Amino acid sequence: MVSKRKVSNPLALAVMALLFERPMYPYEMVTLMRERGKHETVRLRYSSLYSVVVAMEREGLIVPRETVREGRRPERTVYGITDAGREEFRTWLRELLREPVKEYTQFAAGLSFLPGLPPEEAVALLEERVRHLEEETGEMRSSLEATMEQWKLPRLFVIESEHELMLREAELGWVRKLVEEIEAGELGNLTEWRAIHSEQSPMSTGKGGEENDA
Amino acid sequence: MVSKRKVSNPLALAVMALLFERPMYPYEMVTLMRERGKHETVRLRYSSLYSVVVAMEREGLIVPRETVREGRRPERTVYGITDAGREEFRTWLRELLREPVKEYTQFAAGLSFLPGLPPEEAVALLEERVRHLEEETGEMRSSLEATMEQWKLPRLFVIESEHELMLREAELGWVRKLVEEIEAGELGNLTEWRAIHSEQSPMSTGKGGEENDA
DNA sequence: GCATATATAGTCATTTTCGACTAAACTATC
DNA sequence: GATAGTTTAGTCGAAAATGACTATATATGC
Repeated sequence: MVSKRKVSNPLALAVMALLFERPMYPYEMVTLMRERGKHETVRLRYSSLYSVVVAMEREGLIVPRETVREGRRPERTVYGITDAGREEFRTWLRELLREPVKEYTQFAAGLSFLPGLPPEEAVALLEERVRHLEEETGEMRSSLEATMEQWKLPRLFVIESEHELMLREAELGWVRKLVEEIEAGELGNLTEWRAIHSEQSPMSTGKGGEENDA
Repeated sequence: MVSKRKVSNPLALAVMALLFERPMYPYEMVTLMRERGKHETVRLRYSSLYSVVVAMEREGLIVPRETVREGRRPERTVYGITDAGREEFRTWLRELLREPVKEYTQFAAGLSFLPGLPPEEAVALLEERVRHLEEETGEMRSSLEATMEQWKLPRLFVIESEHELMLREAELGWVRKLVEEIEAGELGNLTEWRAIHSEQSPMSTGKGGEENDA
């Protein structure tokens, strides 16, 4: 039962979480999210934030408290959360934790068309990926440790980073194994795979009875 | 070097892969993608497909070959791939396989605000998630085996499903462990965590010197 | 032989998202 | 004290994505 949210951009969840603490204006939210590293898990663009805020006001999740102007700078609208907003925050959060949702990743899209490149090239590219992933996971691990050390944060407040790291490491192991399996011909006969690329169609499914018309 | 693609929706990659085989009209692409299970890895909506196709024609990746009309049904425009399209397909695919890209998932967003619920509730929700994931991975595994058996496909053509399954299983193991760690108080002191919810602000970072201003 | 459901083949208006831009204030430097 | 760079605080228009809708053809049950 994934109910349709009135404002579905996860940024809205972050906005509510922040306003739960105290009222603030949008730019301040950006600063806080960055400080706390939440922009690593919730896609944050200025332009999206401002439209999300407008939508949230329209839906009664937040409400403008005051508009202050300092000097000749643009006005800053300070927003507060409403009871509806607090309720929406909890409901949404529960749903996110309880129900796995299907996500579409770039890498999976790439894998879907793996036969579109000859096996030798696929292997070379995947080996490059392994190198990237090794570097990336190394950096993630040390930056995670550094952050926790610096701010004396309990794991509770950075658990999403551990999650991300785990996913990357799982991918790393899997890709390493994939490379070996390709080389061993365990994904499919390498000669057949290569043959796809000496013909016209690089994607026919092996069973392909498809002809080329005109 | 993730170059900006003129048409960035991964559906465009699928379109090129299909047109590599033979010219066809959009609705036919949908049918084929479904048959081959590619709609599980590339988000497929009719409306998106048609706008992607228009954009691809504009960018010279594909070209209309003919418009046929059968009976009083709407016209069907048959598209073919161009040389630029073939080149773009290979370049894009290489990039997808070579370079890991940052992805934002719903679950990670949820985890980011885990302190927003009391520990007992978090545990209950995550346990529900575990049950869902067990069911899901079970189904994925058997449907994968069924598909391969039915069509006699080599793994090469369904490797993206193995990838998805691996990610789900990694998540499953991680969430199981997370539940235990929460209960053991290893994410942070449970009394402090509970205390967040008897006060006003459910997200203060433990260090919180933030005051409530009227 | 008629009603109902499903498959075929899309269109369109609205919403969402983003990249590029603006513009004042403050900071450092020579 | 001129100027160059950064931070603060957003706006705006264009592109992308989607949900809802249309309309014919064919199959199915009774």
